[in-house]
Formats: sequence, structure tokens, C-alpha cells
Amino acid sequence: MSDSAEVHKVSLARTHRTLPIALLRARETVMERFRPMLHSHDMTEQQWRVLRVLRESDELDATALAAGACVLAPSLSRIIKALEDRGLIELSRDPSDGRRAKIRLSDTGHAFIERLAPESAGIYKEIEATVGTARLETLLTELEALIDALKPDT
Amino acid sequence: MSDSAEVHKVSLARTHRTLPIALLRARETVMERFRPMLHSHDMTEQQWRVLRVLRESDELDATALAAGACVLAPSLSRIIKALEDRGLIELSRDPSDGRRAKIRLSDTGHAFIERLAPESAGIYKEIEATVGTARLETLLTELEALIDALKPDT
DNA sequence: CCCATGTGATTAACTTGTTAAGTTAATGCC
DNA sequence: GGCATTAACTTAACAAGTTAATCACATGGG
Repeated sequence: MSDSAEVHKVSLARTHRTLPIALLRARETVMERFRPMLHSHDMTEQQWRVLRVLRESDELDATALAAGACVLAPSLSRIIKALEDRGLIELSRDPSDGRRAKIRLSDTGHAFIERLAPESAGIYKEIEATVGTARLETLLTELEALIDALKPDT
Repeated sequence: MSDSAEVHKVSLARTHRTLPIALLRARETVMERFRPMLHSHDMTEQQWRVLRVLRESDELDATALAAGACVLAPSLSRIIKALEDRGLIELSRDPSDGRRAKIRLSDTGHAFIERLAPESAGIYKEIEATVGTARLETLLTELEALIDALKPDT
């Protein structure tokens, strides 16, 4: 593009040096490593996140689970249906509040996640080794700082 | 969850302290700031990315555009259709290779992006002010380092 | 020239993201 | 109790992510 066409442009950062795209590319680069193993077990990343969050705190309502696994409520509704059909999770109603669902791993679900965990942990260790433990910790800390800084809005 | 149930678990990092989730949450936190303005102009984030990449290098084939805007080819096909229907971009064929498309902004598209650019730049400046210019630059540099480290695979 | 093979782009099918609207249950006020 | 409001999901509709399949054109042998 010629300089003469450039002058009347409002300043916008070069796309590749912006937070939204850098974060997207970083995430994609990382997920590439996990996708083949998840796919070989007919898992999507989101389903795997839901199972892992359930493993950590073994009975949650849908709102807490959605927040923990970083999926929106409508997505979670569909994911729950899929995982329940597969027998990996179980549902019941909160007796004190008929709206609220209670979601937990089934025995099959526990077995499933323990079976995949070593692979998953192995891939993560590989990434850690490639990137460097120190750099990875720094990055995680800075990402949290970014989130905390922006979260309560202005 | 009780300690006795904990012991036979294979080690998996706590979900919130992992790259995939931290990157996802960071991106979501950032995009929250942009979504209202894009939505008010009937733009999706992806469509906006495509337009911005086109603005930077004003005639691209689909493969290069997809790489630049970080969308997969099938998504780009749909986005192109939508943007063309709206008159924001123009298509032609590469005369030397009938498979290859050539995609560029239309005059309307140029006008549209220049009209939104100040808002977009303003939001980004707000983020920069909140997070801190130095921290943001550091983060961008580290994200690029991460991508470079992981990109050529093992 | 014909065919095999490869490449650029699109289509198909399914899952998820995203917003809006709908359902059902709880709560608060009169 | 009756009624509006809020809360927790769920459903709907459309855009995009993801993988596989397909189409159209290019290219390199034979």
C-alpha cells in the first residue's frame, strides 16, 4: 500500500501486535498440542474442561461449572447433555431450590478422566519443557494480572 | 473432596493455573471491552479482524487472509460471503491461477473501517492505560516468544 | 494429450460461541 | 394469597471453530 494512501488512516495498532490476536494465536498454538489426544478419545476441548473442573470440586451447579470451565451457559447445557448421554456425568436437582441442578462425575467419568490424565499431563510437561518453566510461570502470573486489572471494568 | 479420594488421582495442574484456560480467560476479558462497539455496528470480532487485515495489505488471497486474521479457511469462506453481501469487500480471480481469489476492501469498506477505527483505538488505549503500557508490551513480547517456541513443534 | 497428483477454495456436518427469548422456580411486596 | 420481579437454566437462531470431503484448477510425467 502506498504512503499516499496511508496518511488519512486513523491509527490502529498493527493487528499482530495486539492483545486480542496475540492471545488468540498463543491459545491456538498451545491447543494444537492437545487436540490430537482429545480427538482420539472423542473429546472436545470444552467437554474436557468441564470434566476437569468437575474432578476438582466434585459437585457443582451449572452456573459455577460454567464459570469454572469458561463456557457460557447455553454451551454448557449442550455439553451436559452430551456428557450425560455418554454416561460420564450424573445430574440431580437441588432439593432446596428446584431450579438449581447438581452435576457430578459418574464412576465411569472418574475412570475416564484418570485414564486420560497422564497423557494430558505429559503434553503439558512437554510444553513446559519447551517454553521453560520460569517463562511459563511468569506468563501465567502476568495473564492473571491482566485479568485482574481489566475484570472490575473501569 | 476428601484427601483419601485425592491420593489415587493422577497429577493434573489446577485448571485455572494452566495456559489454555488462562489464555482463554484473558482473551475473553479483553474482548468484553470491544464487543459492545462491534455489536453496535453489526460486526463480529472475526469480521472485524478480516477487515483490519485487508486494510493493512490491501489485496490478498484467501489463504493469506485466513492466516493473517487467524480464522480457518471454512470460516473465512462464510465471512467473505457476508462481507461481500454487505458491500464491504470485493472479489476477483487471479488471472494467472483460476483457483486463487483476490480479496480487497471496497470504497464502502474503507469508509466503514475508518469510521470505526477511532472507537477501536480508543478502547485499546483505555486497556493500555488500565494495564500499563510497559506490562502490556512485556506481555505481547512473551506471548510471541511462547508462539515462536511452540510453533515449529518439537 | 491424458492422467495422476497436488493445491486453493468451498461445502458438509457437527460442536461451540453469542445474544435473545422462553420456562420454571424462588422471592418480595401489597 | 396474588402478582410482579428476579434467578437458574434451557431453547432458539445464527455466526464461527473444527474436521473431513469435494470441487476446480495447476502442474508434472507418461
